[in-house]
Amino acid sequence: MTGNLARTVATRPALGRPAWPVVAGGAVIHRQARPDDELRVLQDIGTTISFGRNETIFSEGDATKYAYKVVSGAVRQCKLLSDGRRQVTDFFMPDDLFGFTEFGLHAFSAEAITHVVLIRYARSHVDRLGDENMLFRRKLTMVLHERVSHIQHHLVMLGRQTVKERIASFLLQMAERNGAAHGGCIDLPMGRQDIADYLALTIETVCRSLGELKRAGTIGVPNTHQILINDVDTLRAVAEGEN
Amino acid sequence: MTGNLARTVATRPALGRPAWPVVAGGAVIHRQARPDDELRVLQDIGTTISFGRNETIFSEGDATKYAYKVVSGAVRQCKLLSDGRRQVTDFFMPDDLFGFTEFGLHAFSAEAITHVVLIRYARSHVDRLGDENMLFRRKLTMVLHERVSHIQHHLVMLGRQTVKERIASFLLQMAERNGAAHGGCIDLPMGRQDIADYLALTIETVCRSLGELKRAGTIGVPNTHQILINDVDTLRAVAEGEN
DNA sequence: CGTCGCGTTGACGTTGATCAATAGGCGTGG
DNA sequence: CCACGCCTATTGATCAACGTCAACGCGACG
Repeated sequence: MTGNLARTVATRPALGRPAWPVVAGGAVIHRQARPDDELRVLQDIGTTISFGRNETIFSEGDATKYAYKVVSGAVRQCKLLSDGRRQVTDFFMPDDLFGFTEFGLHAFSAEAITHVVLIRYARSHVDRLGDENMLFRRKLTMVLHERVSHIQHHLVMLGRQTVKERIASFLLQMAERNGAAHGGCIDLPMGRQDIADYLALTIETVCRSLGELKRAGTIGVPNTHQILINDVDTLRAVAEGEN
Repeated sequence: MTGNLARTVATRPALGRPAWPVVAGGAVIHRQARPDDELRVLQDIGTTISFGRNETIFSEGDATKYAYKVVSGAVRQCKLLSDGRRQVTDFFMPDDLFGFTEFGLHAFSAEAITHVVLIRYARSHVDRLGDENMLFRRKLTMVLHERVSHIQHHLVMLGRQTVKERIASFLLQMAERNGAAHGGCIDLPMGRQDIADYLALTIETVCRSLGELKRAGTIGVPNTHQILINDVDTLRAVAEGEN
């Protein structure tokens, strides 16, 4: 899972003296509410920025000038094939970091799923911090390792799990991110098509599988963007392939 | 499956003056032939070790005590599901680094595809180097970023490419690693089952697809472990989905 | 009230998996 | 050297999971 840090809430206007230059353009300086971890050194170098639903944050091929942190809302990272096929490679939720690519150009695009508030960091500043501050650097390395781990897990899902297993795994993953790991109600900011493209399925197959789980009583679907987990154990069993 | 029947192969006696402490226990110091990059600082802290075909280098759940570099031969990294389904997540070839996981336990296992010679580094030494040496640290970070990039590409393959596209992409990928990016003959150290598990297919489907490409004249198959690329352009077209 | 976007459900077709039989390479032992 | 057995690869026939196509529902919005 990507970046399990403390929940950052709303951002305030600039109060402090930035330790590093702020990016140009009348941008608002971001101060974090609870600078209680290795990332607190980032607090003075980011600017708050927001996007509306379905707006593009960056596209495949754009220069990797910035890195981002989600404050609120949700982001999808995806790859578009020439003929329109789409693979969503990740969802980013509050406190997740993304866009930390080392190469000159982004290989994927990032789009706002909902209205989303981000903090944007200039790569040059992040790199400088990484060289100067060991704790921060270790944190970044850890984030990278988490990404590798998460993507590899995703890879196994797509490669070797059945539809039902993927859906169940996905719901459990979302539950964990919602702090509902032991059951309860989870919010799904993304629509069915996004889920389908994340799990490499069609939207119809996603619907049918959710329908099955619902009919079995394992989950409830109060509305399109909420899932009620009635039976975590069964869901776990389904995710592990106990049909 | 924790049997690490590591046959340590004969290595040269120590010649150099290690800049950092050598791992304990009569381990043989490794000297690299061409210390021409940021990794040269590793040259004095590794021990050479080798494995026979299909031997396990480390298993899922093992402590991440070491990291490795391939000298010769090939390694597969894979995940085994409870019911025997297998996903190969990566192949490692000469000069590739692997096993650099940040967490306490390996999430995947690594097995020798052929007889393989590795250099093994104690994680504690690698970490120390990372803290002390900026160039080395940057190299490690770069390696991590490359891994992320590579796995994401793999993810898209599995999620949104057809069988033929996957096979063609795989061959092109191997060609590049063989330095045969513009055509020619490539060596495939792995068997059909490994390819199938890498591409999330069955062995039969891999055979049939290779057969098709062969019948179309795009490739030649002199023997199981060699592929002749007759027409790179067509292969690229197939990989991009031009049916 | 009509349209639009999204989700859901049903009927049908295709792709790739499964099951099964055959072929080929390689090492071992006669 | 050949014969045998083992393991892997190849090819064919059939099947089922999931995708495709199509129709309909439903809430939001003008």
